[in-house]
Amino acid sequence: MARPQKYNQPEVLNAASDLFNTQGYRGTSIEQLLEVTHLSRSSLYHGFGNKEAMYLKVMDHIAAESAVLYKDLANQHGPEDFLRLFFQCYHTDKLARVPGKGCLLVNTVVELPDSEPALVNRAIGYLKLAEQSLAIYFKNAQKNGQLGLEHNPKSLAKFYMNTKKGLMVSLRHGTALKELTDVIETALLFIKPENTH
Amino acid sequence: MARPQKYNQPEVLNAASDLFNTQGYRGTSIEQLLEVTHLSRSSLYHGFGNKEAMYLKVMDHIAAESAVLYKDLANQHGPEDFLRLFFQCYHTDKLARVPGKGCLLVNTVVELPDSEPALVNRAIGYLKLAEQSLAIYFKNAQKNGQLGLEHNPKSLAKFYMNTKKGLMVSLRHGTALKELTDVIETALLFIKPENTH
DNA sequence: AAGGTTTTGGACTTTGTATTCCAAAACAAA
DNA sequence: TTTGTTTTGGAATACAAAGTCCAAAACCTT
Repeated sequence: MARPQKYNQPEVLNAASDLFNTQGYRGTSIEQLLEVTHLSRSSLYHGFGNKEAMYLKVMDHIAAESAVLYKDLANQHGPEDFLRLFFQCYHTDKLARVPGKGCLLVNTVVELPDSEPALVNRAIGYLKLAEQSLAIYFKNAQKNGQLGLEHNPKSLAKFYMNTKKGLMVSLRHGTALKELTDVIETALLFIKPENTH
Repeated sequence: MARPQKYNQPEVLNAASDLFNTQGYRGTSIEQLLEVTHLSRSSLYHGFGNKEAMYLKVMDHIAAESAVLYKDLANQHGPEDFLRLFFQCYHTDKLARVPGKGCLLVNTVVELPDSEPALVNRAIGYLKLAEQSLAIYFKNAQKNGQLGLEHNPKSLAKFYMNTKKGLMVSLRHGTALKELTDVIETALLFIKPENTH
């Protein structure tokens, strides 16, 4: 019909995601978003609504990206390696284009209190989804004989999601990767075949 | 010499702590601090400097309170009970006057990025201190025969501090206590005598 | 090439927030 | 009671940030 958009939506969302991830929702101004996205004020408000709506789109965007990576990992690895990669993806993979700043979902639920329920609820939803996916993975692993039947898949999923959240906090405040690896290896002792619970 | 202060410093710090804990540093305005502390603007700035300095004082205050509680727990309980109480104190004890809002230190390192180094560094310092205290506890527990010698006190301290951070995140986004307890019990399996690592 | 629709640039408005400042009030000491 | 010092109230300042709006530019369609 008419003039096409000059900008590329996924690129804009990536840039915005990095900035939000680094500085937080409240710590990021529209001015800064305009800088990193190379959008004009009008384009941003016309194309995304407002700051809150943009943040929602950013969360949807990274959740979709994460889901793809997650499925790859789940299909290609047994429990131990899968969890190791699941834990490490935030400081090794493309998931963290801005290394050392943790996970946008965890940052969101911690930074934003009840005054921003839409953002928090969206983040909580994705975190729950991740936990459910983990539980399903563990159930399948038990069927395949890769995981001992003494474990409870749901409890295990809760526990490892909790470990992940802790790692995201530690990562954000600058803990050395060596120490994170230590935590990861300790947590993985749980599901090693030689141990019984 | 002259007119004495009308307000009580610890009470003011408690009120400010609750508000910061609930809403975050950036989400809390001076106006709101004046309300909950019943201070006048002049008194706040005269007595505490500014918002940043007040937040530092609040962190020092709650760290001191936590240290007292921590020592009590450490002196009176063996590893399993001690850890259970250590984990639970944020939703059962007076440490959390505002229940369900997590831990101010964890909230601080997640909410505030590099733009507020003074606040973040103070929080990191206290978190490291807590980890060191845990490691010392575990070392002593090994001497007393309350903890198996197969464990590495430092690694165990890192792991359980990580678990604690994860719990503080989950707590903040409204996870049911029952689920938190599940995570705690899973994490405690590590140090139960019947299991070997 | 021309028309019509959408994007875009930039100025403007509004709101909220941290901080300063001065004078008046309160109180201890003499 | 008077003096001197400190706290306190409230107005004023300075600044940043979210969001609006209108006219001009871009470009697909015909």
